[in-house]
Amino acid sequence: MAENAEDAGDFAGDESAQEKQTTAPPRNAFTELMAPKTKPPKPDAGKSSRSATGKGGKWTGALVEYIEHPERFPREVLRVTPNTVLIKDLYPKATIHLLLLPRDPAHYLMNPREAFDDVAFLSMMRNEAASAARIAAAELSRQLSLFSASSHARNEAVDAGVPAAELPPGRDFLSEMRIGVHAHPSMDHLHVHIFSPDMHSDKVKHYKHYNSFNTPFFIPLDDFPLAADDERRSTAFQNANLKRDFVCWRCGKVFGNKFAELKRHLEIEFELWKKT
Amino acid sequence: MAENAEDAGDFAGDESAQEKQTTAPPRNAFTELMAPKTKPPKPDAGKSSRSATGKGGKWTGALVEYIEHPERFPREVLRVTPNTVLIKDLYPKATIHLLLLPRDPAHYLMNPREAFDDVAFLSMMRNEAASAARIAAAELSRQLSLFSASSHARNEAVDAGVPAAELPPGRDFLSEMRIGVHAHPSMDHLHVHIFSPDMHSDKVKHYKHYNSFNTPFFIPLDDFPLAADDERRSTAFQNANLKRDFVCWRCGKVFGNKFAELKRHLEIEFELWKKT
DNA sequence: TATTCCGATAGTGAC
DNA sequence: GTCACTATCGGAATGAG
Repeated sequence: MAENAEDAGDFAGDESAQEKQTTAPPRNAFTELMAPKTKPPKPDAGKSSRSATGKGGKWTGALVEYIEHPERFPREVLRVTPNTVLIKDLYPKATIHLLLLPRDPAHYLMNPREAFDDVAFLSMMRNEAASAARIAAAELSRQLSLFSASSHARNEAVDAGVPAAELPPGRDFLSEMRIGVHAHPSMDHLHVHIFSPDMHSDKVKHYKHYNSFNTPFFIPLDDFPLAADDERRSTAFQNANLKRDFVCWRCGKVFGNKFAELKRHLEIEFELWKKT
Repeated sequence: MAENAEDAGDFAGDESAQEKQTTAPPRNAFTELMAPKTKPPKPDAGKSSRSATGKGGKWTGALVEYIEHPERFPREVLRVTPNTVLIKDLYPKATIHLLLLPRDPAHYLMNPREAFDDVAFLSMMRNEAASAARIAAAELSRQLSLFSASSHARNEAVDAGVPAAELPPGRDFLSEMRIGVHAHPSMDHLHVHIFSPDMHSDKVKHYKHYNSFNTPFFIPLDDFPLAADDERRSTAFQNANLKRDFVCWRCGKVFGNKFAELKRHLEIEFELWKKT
């Protein structure tokens, strides 16, 4: 994944703005849309993390810019706390796709497996990810609840003036949110994905985009710390996961290596999923 | 190769017209250009050669139409004799690319190796191919001699009114013509390729298009009959030939599997070759 | 397992 | 080794005053 943040969005007026610790003005949909388009950060623009991993191109270090200079990316950064920065993925692979970045240099270049052996760090990240998921769910609700059958009763009750305490529950978007990491990230800096499960995005262009989120290559944050013999530690296992036959996240249909067919199917599933 | 004939051309006024045995009117460049565009024959349009080889698609039998009904393809058929039909390849892989088809049903579905074990048949085909090559060379001369340095002296002498008997020799296009067959043709009916060596054609789109003419997969008619132990009889050898690294037909430069690079190089070589 | 561009490779359908 | 179309698969560059 690109793991950079850009693109216009409408995360506004929720807890993210309330908790932000930057000097940026209060955010709302209007200021979001009016804000100048920022470019993705140039990796190693400063002096930090040069050749952090030796993996080759400088692009692998691009996320550090959001960590060190969140104020430079007002359109992408949704929330800054003493421990983390929450951003929108520059190339979202689902309707909602956020990244949670720890700010501590002692952790942010570690592999997630090792980093999450530190239970205090893991606990902190789980708490921050839970907040991020609430932000994500609120935005997903804003985008989809009008299409949602399970929100329909609540919508009608709201329109009818039913008191809040008596409103029927709407669709539980929060429970659908997925939270976790890639087994072998290609971006240097530790990042937790928070995303809706739909994989409905024109940024899903390659088979790895799909399988990195829909096989055991994706490791839920709840699964850490991994047992010593967890097969997800195996590089061979994870390389094989990326090459697996595609399986629809929603209905389980298998598509072999027919990526184009999978994409067409995801369109259909998205429409059905929206309406649930 | 497609081995069908189509496309406008200017083979006219030479021996092909003189020897034609059809009822078509005399052909010249003007009537060629004015003639209605004919479509490639529909394979098995008649009742002949149905499932001739069992290889699958009917398209493999398309050449029989030219053999049985040459009069239906006035734009493609250059010459008809009692023994052969000469046509322009529908998808020429070089500046000049003709196909010579034997008319005898006792031979025309044979593999070239077996067919050319019949020395009388081989001798006939060599004679007919020699005539075809003269037609091809005449057309190539018509197209290229104005660009040719070795024809320049002759061109100037012609312009100066030098008698024909005293003209200096022009470029020997005939000696450059290539005559032979594919080791494993994909069209059912025996066909001899007569073509200029340049491989300069937008129909050269796939690596097999190039290597089928520029490796031992291409067997010169002069090499028949093949010795019993000739390696060109080996299927494994010929499959490997199609996958060989590309080698420039003119300068010998090797291009690995870089087909696009080869194509760009062929453009340059064509310009140099034209000027020789 | 960043994206993007280019290009090589593979499967199919053609009436 | 027919073509033409679609798609899959594979490597290389990627910034920039």
